[in-house]
Amino acid sequence: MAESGRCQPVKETRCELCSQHARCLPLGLELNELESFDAILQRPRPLKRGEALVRQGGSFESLYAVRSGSLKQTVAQEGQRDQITHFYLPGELVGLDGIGESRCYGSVVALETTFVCELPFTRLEDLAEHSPTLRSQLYRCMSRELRNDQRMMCLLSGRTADQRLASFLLGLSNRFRARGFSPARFHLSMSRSDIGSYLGLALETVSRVLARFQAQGLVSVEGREMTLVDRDALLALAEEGAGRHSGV
Amino acid sequence: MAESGRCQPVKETRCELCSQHARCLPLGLELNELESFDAILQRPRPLKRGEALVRQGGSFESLYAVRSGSLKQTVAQEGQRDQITHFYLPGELVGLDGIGESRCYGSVVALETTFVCELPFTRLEDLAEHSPTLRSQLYRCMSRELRNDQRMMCLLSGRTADQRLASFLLGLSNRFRARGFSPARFHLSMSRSDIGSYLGLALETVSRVLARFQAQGLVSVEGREMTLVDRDALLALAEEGAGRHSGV
DNA sequence: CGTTCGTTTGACGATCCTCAAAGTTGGTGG
DNA sequence: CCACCAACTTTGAGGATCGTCAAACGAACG
Repeated sequence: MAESGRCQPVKETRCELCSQHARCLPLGLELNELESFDAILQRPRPLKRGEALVRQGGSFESLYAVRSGSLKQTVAQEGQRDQITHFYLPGELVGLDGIGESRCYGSVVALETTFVCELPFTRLEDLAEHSPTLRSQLYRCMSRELRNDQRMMCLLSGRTADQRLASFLLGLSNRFRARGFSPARFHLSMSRSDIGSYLGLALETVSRVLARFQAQGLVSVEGREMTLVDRDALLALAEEGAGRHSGV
Repeated sequence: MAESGRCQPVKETRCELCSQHARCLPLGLELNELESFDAILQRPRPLKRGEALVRQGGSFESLYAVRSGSLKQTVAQEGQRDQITHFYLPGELVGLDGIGESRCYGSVVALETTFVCELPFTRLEDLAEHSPTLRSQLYRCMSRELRNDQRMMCLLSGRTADQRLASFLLGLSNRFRARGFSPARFHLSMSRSDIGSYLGLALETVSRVLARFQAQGLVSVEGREMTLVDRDALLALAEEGAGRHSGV
């Protein structure tokens, strides 16, 4: 995103000093543990827009923590259009779904210039052997992602286009706020088509609903610059009882 | 399910002898580890149909392994209709989404008479401290569930009612096969309404599509008795390129 | 300056939801 | 054992939402 892009190339890889430390995996580690953690961490490497971090079906080796920028995970199913399953922001962990099968479930592609920290998984496991904190952080991360995915399932199966968009915008807003960026005004690093794919809508629908939101005074959009004008109304819309299947 | 219901009340709690051992969490543990595992395991307790195993928002204490029977996870959102996010069959693990927040994300309710093994999580963590196998089994389980949830997200956001139903039936069939039950003929322990909630469809749509599948010779349904007649056709339907959003 | 990619807007139609009512099943109690 | 009740299922009719197709516009990039 625009703001996160301002994070300049980081020479410093000590987690302790990273702006995302408070939201990232090694949170809560003892000093000596943190040192070992820093030691296994591969230097952040820059990804250009459109560059792939991992490829679908490629062998799973590492988790990646986003340091700055943003990425999308896309899943290609045979004969069908690619589907976007996740957007990743700074402080979030990429690759957890690869552990079980030791293959990457989808491709992960940078949406803008992006820095990630690579965490070789076998080394991480070794470290976790002697660190209860790291173990429980790992469990916590995976469990949280399970919750997020389930929330997403609820969104996709029960809500109208308006509600999906409203939830999406509020979700982004909250994630930005948590990262110290403005929750009211931000840059969308993904296209309308990406949003549509993620939310299970046609890109035209995304465009139309956003236009209507603007006409209703809920947001103000100029291309990919988004301003949330009436947050309360968006929230009311997102949580409104009358979605689809509201009967019975 | 009908078949699994035949599993009589189990006095034997040794995992080694459980019919689900090959698909369950303690798979691969050394003999001595397995003994410790058995030791922390709470005796299977029977749940009657409709009885809750855990309640939404209740504090998270344990994981549960399904021994026989089946359950559904339902998530109640404010003002909206409950949504079903998972069905659990024997050998599957309930509660992984509770670890991160130490609260249960949804309620889990038995669909028929069901036996589960309770695994107090703190004890499990203690055990995992000294068992790399158990640790990696835990990661594996969570990671697999992440994948399943993502598959579900793809299903919900990109596919037609027919394709959702076809995938659902095939998915169940595969899970039954893996458990030693007939993949071609099984009993649905969930209602049409449950299926609809899970797949993001109105219950009427579920009923209609199943009727049409029967007319087309794909399946044969009598109430909740399901027979898959033309598995290949179902597969072709489920993987068909032309879902929704197939353009562009 | 032209090409490509992304976005907007319109018209049309299909899918699937809603409402409604009748028909089933299963379980309970008289 | 039967009757009754509740919950579940089926089927129909009508309509809303949202996807598809199409075309024009805008922006970014070489």
